[in-house]
Amino acid sequence: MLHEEVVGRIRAILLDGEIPPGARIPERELCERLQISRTPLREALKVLAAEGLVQLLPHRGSRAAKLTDKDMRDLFEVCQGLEALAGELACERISDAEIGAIATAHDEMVRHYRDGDLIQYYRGNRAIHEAIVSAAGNPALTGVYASVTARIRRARYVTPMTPQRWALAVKEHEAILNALQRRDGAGLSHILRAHLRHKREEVLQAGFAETDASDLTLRIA
Amino acid sequence: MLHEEVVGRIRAILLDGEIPPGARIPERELCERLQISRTPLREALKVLAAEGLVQLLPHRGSRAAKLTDKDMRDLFEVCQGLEALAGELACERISDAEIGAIATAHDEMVRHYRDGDLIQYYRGNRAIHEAIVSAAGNPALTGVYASVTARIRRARYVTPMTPQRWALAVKEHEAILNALQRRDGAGLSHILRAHLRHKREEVLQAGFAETDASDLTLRIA
DNA sequence: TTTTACATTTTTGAATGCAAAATTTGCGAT
DNA sequence: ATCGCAAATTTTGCATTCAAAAATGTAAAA
Repeated sequence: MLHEEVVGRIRAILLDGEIPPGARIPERELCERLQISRTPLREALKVLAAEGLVQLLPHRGSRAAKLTDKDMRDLFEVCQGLEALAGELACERISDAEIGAIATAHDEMVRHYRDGDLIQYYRGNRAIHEAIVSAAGNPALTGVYASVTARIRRARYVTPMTPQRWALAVKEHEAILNALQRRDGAGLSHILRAHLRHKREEVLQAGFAETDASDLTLRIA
Repeated sequence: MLHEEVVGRIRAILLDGEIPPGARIPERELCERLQISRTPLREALKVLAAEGLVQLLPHRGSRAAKLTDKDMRDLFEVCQGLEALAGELACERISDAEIGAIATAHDEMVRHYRDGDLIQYYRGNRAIHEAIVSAAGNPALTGVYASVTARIRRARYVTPMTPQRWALAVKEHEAILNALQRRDGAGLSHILRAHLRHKREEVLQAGFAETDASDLTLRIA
């Protein structure tokens, strides 16, 4: 299925920041690069627009969605609510095996933290949150969560992190794992809300919305 | 913008149940009816597929999404989480004017309840929940909520309602309005979760997934 | 020199055409 | 009469083409 493939590839291009937020998406160029015609490309762009990753301007083409400060805050709030819900549901349904897998991922993430490897830490962090959402056993929730996090992802990866905040995040993750193991839904929901709130503060403090991806890649490096 | 228009019209057709869940969507026919070619129609179908209203089967065309029992339960859970989040946020941000508007809508809804007008009652009910979401002042949340509720909508409107449940729902709504007026975020969140849980039980009890829209219209009438 | 009007080019949006896949139809064998 | 298989038709997916709108460039006038 060409169309699905195309959506995935363009999404990856956008999430990698290869086309920075606010930049025009050159149809012609992408067609050549992906070796497809404009029809499936345009279909893919409309799907991505529905997902919120692309802005469509009438007769003026499409742009990589540029999120304002407020947009980021809003998305984080939704993300927070979804993760809290996922945590509660997960506590009711999660299996011992799933808890074990999350514990393993947690240990790995802590290892990356000790190594000071921020990129790998973020990867592990994301894996844990996705595992919790997955453990909720609710595909509709998983889908909505994926859509919301996709829009935030770039910002989340590039926020500069102070040692204090990083240490706090790790501590919170320990509490999250603990609540999961105790299957304490209400407690987990509470922790997840606090966790997200702290993450949100990071992002806003970084003033992400004023920058664009070209800066961000530099910041990562 | 032809494409936007088309998405809206097909969405309306699907939400009206004119094309029942699980039924094939005849491209050719819709093209003639909307007086457009296949290109914009197919773009619209892909957008609706991304929204979850349409299922795309490779080389087999598109169908109006048919939700299983589990799908419905899942969507209700997400809806519940989103409304709870919206309630909490609304309590922080809602203006007196907005509370007044919701109170008015509430009174109107209660009037329809007293008249035994289920259809109008549902309409008012939906307006209140949408107003709360709107009062959260979070467009991202509003968008996600709209997408999720669109998928549930048909089921929500057609569930048979016992007098007991109906009375309970009205009581809960009074508690909701009360918590809003007190700006009691935690309390509102709690009530909304209970409210949704009750609604969910109705839907599941009705065994919606086993029916299709042609039955449902009869049930309404 | 700057500005505005106009022509050219580019790009977008939609229609049509074409090849591949699936469904339906018809025919023959059991 | 029914089942199986193959040809024909329909339908899907993508490429190409065409028309309209916007961007660009140029030239003339102030």
